[in-house]
Amino acid sequence: MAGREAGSADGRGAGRPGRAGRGAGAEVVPAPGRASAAEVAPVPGSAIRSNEAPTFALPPAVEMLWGVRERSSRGPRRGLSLERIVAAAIDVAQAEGIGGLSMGRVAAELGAATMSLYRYVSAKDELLMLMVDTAMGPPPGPRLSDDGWRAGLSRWAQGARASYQRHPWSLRVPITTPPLGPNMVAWMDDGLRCLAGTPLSEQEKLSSVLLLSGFVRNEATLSLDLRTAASDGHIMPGYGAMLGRLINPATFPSLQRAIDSGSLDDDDDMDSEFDFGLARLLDGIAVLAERPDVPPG
Amino acid sequence: MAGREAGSADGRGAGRPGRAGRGAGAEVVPAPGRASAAEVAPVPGSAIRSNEAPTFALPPAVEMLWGVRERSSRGPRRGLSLERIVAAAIDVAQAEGIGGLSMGRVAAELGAATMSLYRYVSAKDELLMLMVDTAMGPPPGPRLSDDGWRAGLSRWAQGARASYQRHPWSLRVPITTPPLGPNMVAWMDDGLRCLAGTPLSEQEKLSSVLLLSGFVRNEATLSLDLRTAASDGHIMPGYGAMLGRLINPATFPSLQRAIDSGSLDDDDDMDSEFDFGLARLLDGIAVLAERPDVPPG
DNA sequence: GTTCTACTGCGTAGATGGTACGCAGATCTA
DNA sequence: TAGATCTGCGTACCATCTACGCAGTAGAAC
Repeated sequence: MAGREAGSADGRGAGRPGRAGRGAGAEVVPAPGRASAAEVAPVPGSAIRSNEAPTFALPPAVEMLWGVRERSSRGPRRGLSLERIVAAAIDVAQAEGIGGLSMGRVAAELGAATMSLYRYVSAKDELLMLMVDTAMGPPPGPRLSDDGWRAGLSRWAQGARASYQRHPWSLRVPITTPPLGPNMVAWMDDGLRCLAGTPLSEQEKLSSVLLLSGFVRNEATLSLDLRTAASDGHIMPGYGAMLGRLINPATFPSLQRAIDSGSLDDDDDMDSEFDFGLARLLDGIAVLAERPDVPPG
Repeated sequence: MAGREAGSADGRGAGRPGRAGRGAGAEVVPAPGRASAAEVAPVPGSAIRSNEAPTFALPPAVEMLWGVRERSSRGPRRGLSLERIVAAAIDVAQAEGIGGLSMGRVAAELGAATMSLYRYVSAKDELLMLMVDTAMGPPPGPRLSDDGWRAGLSRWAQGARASYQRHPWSLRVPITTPPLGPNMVAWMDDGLRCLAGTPLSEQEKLSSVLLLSGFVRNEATLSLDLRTAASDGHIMPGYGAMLGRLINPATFPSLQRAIDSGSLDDDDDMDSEFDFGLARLLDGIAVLAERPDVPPG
């Protein structure tokens, strides 16, 4: 097993309770398109946890991102900022992969002490979420000339893919919450916008965008894995040949055919793989979008 | 950030070299449908690494799985076996999630010492791969009455989904290599088999199965995430409502429409989500499968 | 049977890394 | 100016992976 750089937080924390909602707060440029702080109903702190009405507590740092939650100006001037921390963390991840990302490493990058970071971020996982949202960047948005849902979604997918390619490490961060960051939410909105003119129901639009987003992420991950494996000089080059030696042609006839056709050894065809999948998906959505029936919505 | 249980090995090993191909070997019931040991060309050890002809070195334990590599019967009788270790590890993962899976924990389960495991598995990652392959189990295989590629692939996808649902932790193991285990390979073959009667080229068949498999995995992961988040009493219940309070309707109009339609709050509709995505994909593949043109293959 | 030796389990120890806790000092409010 | 509040961060503590090497075991070779 060479190519490491896997998931992030191994489930520590099973140990002691921990008071959870500690350090957090930072001056953050409020996300564009947010509801201003005043318009937002106060979010109950995570300390309050009645077991009836489910209270949805955002991670404090995420509230910062959205511009909710001002902080008092008491105390010494802050030496760091959420943005600087996230930026430094992204630098580290970019250079050394998720595996090389440790709180200590990020702190060193900033010339600060490890524990300083915990004034801005309550746990490493939170930092990871912020990093991913930042790395994703804003969605492509509408074109001047609207050229239909298919072209729009295609551009959307290509854009998302490009984002992943620019920040491969973000694919190594497991998704554990629905999209919460401003950028993620903006991407969601943008995808839905592409389908706005179609007869799809809201539910169908949502499902379609979710489907597409999963596809893009998956494809990007696969592509990254291939590249990683290849650059390790490991298994991937000649994967087909290796399988061919392992398997028994009689028992895996279909796979054998694929191997014989050489389809498995065409390296670096992840572009066409992506195009193929995207086309299939859009074709599938088209069946709904171009149906003659009357839509429910 | 409550619900941990994230990735597995954080990228240690960046430290010292390590001699990599150490302890491994076990009596393993050879996988069905394998090429017998005799038929298989010897696989060069990972020590040999000429930089020309790319040598594809399998992890030793995987070679065990395939029935290649006999071990000498010298030395004391072994107290453990790969299978027992993998089974114990799966038990632990099943009960406590990937986050609860440590080599020490597995060893304790077996009444052995931590380091004993390293006689059977060269690293934790290797164990994870074996666990995933085992958990996946064999593919559904052909039905007596062949009812077409669409029904076949549908069954295939449903089966894969069921496997993931039986072993949710397997979704938390990041994929870092192409499918190597006997079960994984069998699933691949089975998917291709479903498409055998269609006019798709080998490349297209392969791409389709890959696409589908990515979809299933993604959908299962999403579903698991939702369930995890919900059972933590966390964000998911009322995600739509929360987003509604965060965003500005004017800036995210499409998303706002989706929220207003209530589509975001329909919990536990991952089944229909899966069905929707699967239908879209199969529709997309159908465009190829039922085209009148002459196939290239 | 005796010796050789590959192989076994596993104790020890090093390294890495997340993060609770609490102190000393800074800055704002009253 | 006193107190409240917040800041950076040093000091542990703990979990975890895994390299190393010892002592003992069981076939093989003679």
